[in-house]
Amino acid sequence: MPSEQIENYLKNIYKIQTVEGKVSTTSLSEKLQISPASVSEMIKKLAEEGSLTHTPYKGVELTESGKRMALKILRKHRLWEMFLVEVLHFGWEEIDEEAEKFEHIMSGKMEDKIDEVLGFPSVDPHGDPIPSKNGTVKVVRSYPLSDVKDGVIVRVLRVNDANPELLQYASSIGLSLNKRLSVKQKMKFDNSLVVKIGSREMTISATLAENIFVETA
Amino acid sequence: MPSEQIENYLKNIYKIQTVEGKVSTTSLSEKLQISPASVSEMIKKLAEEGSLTHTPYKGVELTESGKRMALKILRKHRLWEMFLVEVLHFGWEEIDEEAEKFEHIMSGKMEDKIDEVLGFPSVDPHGDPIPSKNGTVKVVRSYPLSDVKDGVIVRVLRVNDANPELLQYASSIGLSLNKRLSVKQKMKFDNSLVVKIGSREMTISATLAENIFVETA
DNA sequence: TCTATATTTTAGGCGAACCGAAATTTTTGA
DNA sequence: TCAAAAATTTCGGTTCGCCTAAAATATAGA
Repeated sequence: MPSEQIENYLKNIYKIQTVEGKVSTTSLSEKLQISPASVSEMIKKLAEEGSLTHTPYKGVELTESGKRMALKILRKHRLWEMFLVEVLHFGWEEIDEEAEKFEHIMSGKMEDKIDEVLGFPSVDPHGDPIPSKNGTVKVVRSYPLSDVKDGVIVRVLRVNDANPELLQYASSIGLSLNKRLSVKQKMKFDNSLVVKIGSREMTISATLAENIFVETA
Repeated sequence: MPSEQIENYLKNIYKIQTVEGKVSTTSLSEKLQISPASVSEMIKKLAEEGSLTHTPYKGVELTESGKRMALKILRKHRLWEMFLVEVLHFGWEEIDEEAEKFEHIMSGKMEDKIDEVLGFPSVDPHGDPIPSKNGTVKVVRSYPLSDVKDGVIVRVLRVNDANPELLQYASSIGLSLNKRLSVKQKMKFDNSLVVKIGSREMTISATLAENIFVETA
């Protein structure tokens, strides 16, 4: 059994890997809020254990076994987030922090029970895919709202969960999963967007738009 | 914030205290499955912190502050057990072990949400009282089934949760909370009991009877 | 190119909580 | 009563994961 901290390392390496490709000591250090020195040590240990390959001064890549462990945790994390929203009525922006703790202590049995109670969901409340039990992840093709052209109608597929305040704001303006919206106008000077959600028209900043992922409706 | 291990020490000191009165290093060591040497060290530390008073070579007693912390954990433990049974349909005998892990990471918010979903229960699935938020515990007056005389009709108020196998067996013969049963005969030679539950008559060993707590119906 | 800066790793140390072995204190029963 | 047994504590040592400071390596820009 991997320790709780090792699970955190593996999960975050996986996350950085899928977004940025390469995983450096610094990026991990920032994400985990642990000093680069400690991260460097742990990487060495994980390499010895065979969970990842490490080229000193270069970077890190998960092995098959490391990836499997990472996905196991990610599955638990996202199932738990779903559970918090659906059963305990937590808000969108509170669940990530709570799930950080629970993902490590959920037994396989608990995982199954929750999966069942939720009706075997395929994405979490932010639209991130829930890895299957055997370690496959459905890739959802989506584009940042910031890339969408004037006049197009889109549907919200995912919202980046890295920032609780952003999530809180998004939900307060009615920007939730599967909502349809049309892009009315794209401002050249600051890349902000005028969009229409339902009958309401509003402005969305470039930064917010970069964190909302959509498909063409 | 007390560490997870400190919470375990305090909770178990409280439990031993309520059952046996005096809490020795050995009894704690056995309950926690930690060597007497380590327990002794931790006791010294907890005494310094003011969570308990310790007379070397004698025993230990929780201070008000220590008791408060113990009850906080016990509340979370028992709420969580209830939740596992009511919402996730876990069996009677599986919940204690699961709850051991969750009690330490439940936020106050989570505690409140669960309390609400469950309708503010006053006892857990084994009949143990759930301490209130302000640290009071309702004492339930009950007697071990082994003390009940022939011919008396009683109601099950609590089952000792220390042994999962015992719980499993009890539920398999229909011995669950609030069940009515009548004591038909008490065997002198081994203290076993013949009881009637519903329309079924069966024999209960002395050991089992000592772990079932009832009130006169 | 080559030096300054940024990144990464190594070295030495720390605190929490554990252990076994040895020392101390208490209890018990002949 | 008093020695053997039981209970408790102290001592020295371990592991895990963290840290800061210093050393090593890589990268970028003049």
